[in-house]
Formats: sequence, structure tokens, C-alpha cells
Amino acid sequence: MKIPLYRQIQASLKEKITSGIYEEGGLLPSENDLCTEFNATRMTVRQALNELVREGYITRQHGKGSTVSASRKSLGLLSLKGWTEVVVASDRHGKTLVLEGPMLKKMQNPIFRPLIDTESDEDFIFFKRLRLVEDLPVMYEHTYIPNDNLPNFIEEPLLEGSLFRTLLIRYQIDVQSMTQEVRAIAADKETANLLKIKTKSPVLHLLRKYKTSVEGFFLYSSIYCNTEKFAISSFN
Amino acid sequence: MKIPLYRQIQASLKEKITSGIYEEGGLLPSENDLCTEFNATRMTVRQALNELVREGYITRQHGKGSTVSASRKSLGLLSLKGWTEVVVASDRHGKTLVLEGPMLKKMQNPIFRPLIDTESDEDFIFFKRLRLVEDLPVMYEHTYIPNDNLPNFIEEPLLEGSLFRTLLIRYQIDVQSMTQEVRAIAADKETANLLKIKTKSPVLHLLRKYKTSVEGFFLYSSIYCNTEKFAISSFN
DNA sequence: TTATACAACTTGTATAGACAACAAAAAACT
DNA sequence: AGTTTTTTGTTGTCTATACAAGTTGTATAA
Repeated sequence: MKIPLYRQIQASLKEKITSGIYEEGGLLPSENDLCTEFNATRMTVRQALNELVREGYITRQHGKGSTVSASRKSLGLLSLKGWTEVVVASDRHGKTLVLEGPMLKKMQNPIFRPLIDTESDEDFIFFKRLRLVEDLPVMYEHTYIPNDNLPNFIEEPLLEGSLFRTLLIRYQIDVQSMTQEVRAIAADKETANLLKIKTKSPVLHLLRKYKTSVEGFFLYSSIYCNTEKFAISSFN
Repeated sequence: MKIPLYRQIQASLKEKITSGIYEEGGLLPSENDLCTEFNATRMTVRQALNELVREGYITRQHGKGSTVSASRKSLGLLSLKGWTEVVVASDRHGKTLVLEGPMLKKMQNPIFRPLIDTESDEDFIFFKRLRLVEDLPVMYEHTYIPNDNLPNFIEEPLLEGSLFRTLLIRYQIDVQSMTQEVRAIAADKETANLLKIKTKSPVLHLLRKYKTSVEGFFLYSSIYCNTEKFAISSFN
């Protein structure tokens, strides 16, 4: 067992938050309660809690407790929460259409080059997804996942439609942080059509690399966002 | 009026980093050295160091030490990163032109409304600045600062041209975190002219609220970015 | 010369306890 | 009933210590 205790606590709490056991806006157990539950000291529990603050899952208040983060006005997608959590957590009606995949594909797209260390020829699991909020298309996303130790990933459907949750529950892979590049570009024809905007309209382009609890295992995403109705927000 | 020890350590190190005493890419003193220097325990020093990591000033590596980050513009939460592999983040190649201000002005701009809690009529200190990298205009920024306890701010020039550094050194106000909304919009005439792009070109719009070490004291910025040559990157 | 082993660094993880500061509920006092 | 004070429970800060684990340089052996 080489996973640090505070990471285990962190993952356990995250699981209970995303699964709804700890309700949005509700209080987490106190630090001392968590100490006895996980057989750890306060410093260890606090490390887990601070990580969850950093990831945007909870907020803390002196003298009161840890509150499960409440809904947000705009989509908090610069933080590393998955789409499903963010949209569901913000009381908006979100949908995800899988346009292509999951399927095996080589990552021939050169825009990812600056983010990738290894120049491998291996196959990736590939997704093309369109995400809608209140029936409005807002994000068009290409996702690449290394095809490493993910048995039956392509065959089985995603848990509750969420990629992050599927990785966490079925494969014990916890997505923990992310780096990204952000640009404003003019939408090409395909993207504009899917996002139901005019060609050459300004869209946000996010190039992401997700870091996980598995050493050397990264996820990659290229996302085009229509920000006419919904802004992207970040918290730090 | 009691500032926690780890905050003092954090501010002290930040000062030494931004002033160049600790060089970019160089190593900070080890945790134990800092312990003796500040008369604190490792846990306290580590809390300060972890805050600096969160703010993007340093990175840490197990078994090696703490390295001063190369680019620490804009709090390090969003730093300028070169698209063409050549990263030009050092201030030597960056310039800032003050187009207007500092001057007193009411914040009539309605786009800030969603970020502001209080609906006050007070005057703000106002800036209009244009930022260049390698003589290329990349950011056009409007900044609003509450005119509270900032004597002679308008009269005196900025320390080394840096707003954050002026606030830290002259007024002991440490900018610590930020929230923002990000959009892609078409550049209006004024913005396009300043950024030397065509009108209606896609530009990144950042709406920022900076949190400081002074309770209730926030800074506000509206920034238009030309991302043709330089992307905005973020780390979490 | 080239490995290998070791030692001396570094940061990472974790325990155990103490007191301070803040928030909310309970008790005591008008 | 309404107000003030006290108590209790919470998070924030900090000390002191210990061992694990990664990095680097050096001494040793092949």
C-alpha cells in the first residue's frame, strides 16, 4: 500500500461528495470526526481537506466547518472538476452527446505535441463529445486517454455518463490536477455548426492535460467553447 | 493585527523572489535552513512554501528542493507562455504602457457587477494599461482599485512599474488569489487598434477579481488578450 | 573506466499535542 | 421576552519529533 493516507482520505471524501452522500451546501464531518473515522491525526485530515479546497470541492470556514461547494453562476471549468459534476452542481440541465467513440485511435493531432512528453505511437482511447447546457451546445471536446490497463473501457458505457467518475470507481484513477493553454480563435465550419454559431465566431479553445493519481497516466482534451451565454470561470 | 507566522514567511520569500534576491530557476534555502532563519518548525515553513506553490512562485521536487519558477506574471495562476516554443516570460522582454491614469473614477462599467458584492458609489483608482511582449501588444487592461488607505498612490509612480509590487512594498497589501471569468469575444475597434489586430478578431476577455491580504480589499481588472502569438496557460 | 554501494543531503508523510480564534448554541441575567 | 454571558464545538496556527523516500555526490570495488 503505497498510496499516502491523506490521498486515500481525499479520494474517499471526493467519492462521497460526487456520489451525493455528502449533499451540496451541507457540512462535512468535523476534522476530529474524520480523524477517528480514518484513524489519522488532524494534520493528515487537514491535508486531505486542503487538497479538496484547492480542487474546488469544498470551502471551509473558521469555527464552523467544511461546506460542500454550492452551485455557481458560470461554469467553473478552469478548475479541474469534470463536466458532469460542474453542471450538475450548478443546477443547470446538462447533457452530453457522444458524437464519436469510444474507439482506439492514434493521436495524430499535432496541437497536443507541446503537452506530451513521450513521442509514442501507442493507441489512445478517443472520444468526440458535444456538451449542452439547457439544450444549448456550449462545448465541443476531443479526448484522448492512454489505453493502459483499462480493461473493457470501450465496451462498457460510462458510469452515470461521467468519464472522471468512471475512472475513479472502476479503475481507481483519481484525476487530481491539470494544466492548460487558453486561446480565443475563430470557429471553423465543423465547430461552428456543432455549437450553432456562425463560422468564424470567437470561441474559446482549451488545450488540457490532466494529471492523475497514477504515475505517468495523463488525459488530454481539446475543447472548443461557446461563451456567448455561459462564461468559463476559475477559482484559485 | 496578528499576522500568522507562515504568512510572514510567505510574504518575505515572495518579496525576495520578486525583487530578484532569489533568482529565477535557482534553489531556495532548504526547509531546515528556513526553519532556523525564521525560528519556526518545518510544518510552518512548509505551509508557507505550499502557499507559494499554489500562487505559482515556486515548484518543489522531492529530494531536491524548491525552485523559483521561471514565469510568475499575473500571480502565476495564469502566466504568459509562448506558443512558438520560445517562452518570453521574463520582464526584460515585457513592457507596460500606461495609457490612462492613475486617476480617480467611479466604476460605472456594468461588466464588473457580477463580481462585486457591495454596490458602492465610491471612487476607484483607475488604470488603462497596454502590455507588450517582445514589442508585440498582447494585453489591454483596465484596472480598478478601491481608494481606501492608499495615500499618495496617484501622485507617486509605481515601483518598478509593477502594481502588485507597489501594493506589497508601500502598503503591505499582498495579492494572494483571484477569481475570474473567461470569454472569447470579437475585438471592438479600440481594442483591436491597440492590440494591432483586425476589428472583430477573436480575443480573450478576462474579468478578474483579486483577493488580498487585507480583509475586504479587492482589485478588479478587465483584460483583453491577443492570443495569436501567445497563449494563456494555467496550472492547478 | 565503469559500476556499485554508501552517505549526506533534500522533501514527503505522519503522529501527538497545545493553544488561539471564531461561530453557534445554551445558560444566565435582566 | 429580550439581552448578555458562558459554554461547547469547530477550524486556524504552531511546536517537536520521527521515519520514509527521492536526489546527488563520493568513496569503493570490479
